[in-house]
Amino acid sequence: MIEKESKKELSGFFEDFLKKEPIIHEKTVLKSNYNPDEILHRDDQINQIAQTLAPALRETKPSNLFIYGKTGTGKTVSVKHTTDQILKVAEKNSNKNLRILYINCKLKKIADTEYRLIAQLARELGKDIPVTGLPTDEVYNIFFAVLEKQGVTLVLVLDEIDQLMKKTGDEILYNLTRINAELSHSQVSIIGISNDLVFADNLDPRVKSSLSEEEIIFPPYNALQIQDILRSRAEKAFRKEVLEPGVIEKCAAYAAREHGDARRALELLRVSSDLAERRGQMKVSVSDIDEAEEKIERERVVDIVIAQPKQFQATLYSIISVYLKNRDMVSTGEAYLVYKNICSRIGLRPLTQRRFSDIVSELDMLGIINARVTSKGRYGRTREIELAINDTILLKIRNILEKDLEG
DNA sequence: GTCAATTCACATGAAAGAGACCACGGTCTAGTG
DNA sequence: CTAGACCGTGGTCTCTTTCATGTGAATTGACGA
Repeated sequence: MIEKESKKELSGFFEDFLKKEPIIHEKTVLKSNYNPDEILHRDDQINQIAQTLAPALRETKPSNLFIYGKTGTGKTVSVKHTTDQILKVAEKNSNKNLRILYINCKLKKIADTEYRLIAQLARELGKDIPVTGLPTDEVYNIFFAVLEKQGVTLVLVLDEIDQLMKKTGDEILYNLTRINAELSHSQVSIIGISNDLVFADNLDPRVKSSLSEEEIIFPPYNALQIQDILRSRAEKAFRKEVLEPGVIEKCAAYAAREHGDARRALELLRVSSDLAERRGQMKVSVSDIDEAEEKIERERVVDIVIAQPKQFQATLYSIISVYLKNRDMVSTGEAYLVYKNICSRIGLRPLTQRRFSDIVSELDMLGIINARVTSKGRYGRTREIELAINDTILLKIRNILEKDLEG
């Protein structure tokens, strides 16, 4: 009976699906890796990048460039856009000696350590380097040799460079900035892109001065600018009149609230139109956006949590347990006690408190919890841990963890 | 009441170990002509 | 004779432990008004 019902519904569903015209007709436009032809509200920055890079066309070394700006302010897009253009021009004038390497330092297993970064660079230049097994300076030598042999002007774009520095220190940058002294046929200049505005302050002053010969700051977009961006993308992505009035404004407002993150705005728009389409609506309404936001957040957290190693999950689980019990700030000590219990229950070797403490701050960085150190005077010093996720998601996470840990 | 010393409960740093990977070169083995 | 299997060595990377040191303010206790 029930089955019959659902079968009928299912075929009906497919029929309806076919009859309907899709809301979205060009989905990729809304994806974050889409490369638009024109970049709005970034003319100044693009011009600056272009001016800095232009000497490369005459085979003189461009100044090193440092770009700051929060996520979703168009840094990567602008740089890619500019470098694409300059490459085109170089090609047209048959200048074969300009090479641009774009590397995202955050990518695990590719460029998140000194060895891997240099190895990756050498690989991009066409030299095969083993994933591991060679001494780091050997890799440097190989890289130098290739570079010297090819005799090129190399522009190295290091995206999310702050991540790399945080993990490995600034030695790489020091070595890279010094490269030119050792090369006679090639030259290298570096474009560093960082989300972290104060990042350069912790850098070795020598590195800092040579790296930031030029600096560009990408300010956050304001709500109006985000609206413009959304509109231009929406025009390509949707059929006419699909978006109810106010939708774009609301997406923009949400994103502007989060330090003007255009990427986020686009994601909101994409997910809410997805939801609307799946539900068979003909239009995207304002209320879809709220739902989209909830969905994005939920998926983000769930994805992060299930990708964590066991120890992290156990840590998080213990924090959640304590939090749900007394609905208050959790201290490291409390959580650690519970954690040890959980470990013995599920047969996991408990880590030391030292490590536990590190895991807590790593969870903090992932944005699942908020932890800040406070001193309670006579009663010591600890992290006060709060969950950074709302209760519905929290319970869901707890269930997932419970299953994962028992299993 | 004031002020410096004390004290708590961890935070934070540094160094080093364990174990997983991996490349490389040398040696051994089995298959081939 | 040679290709491939099989070591041992030396390297990186990640996660972790051990040992040491740091730290911010409530509390304490001495001191002087």
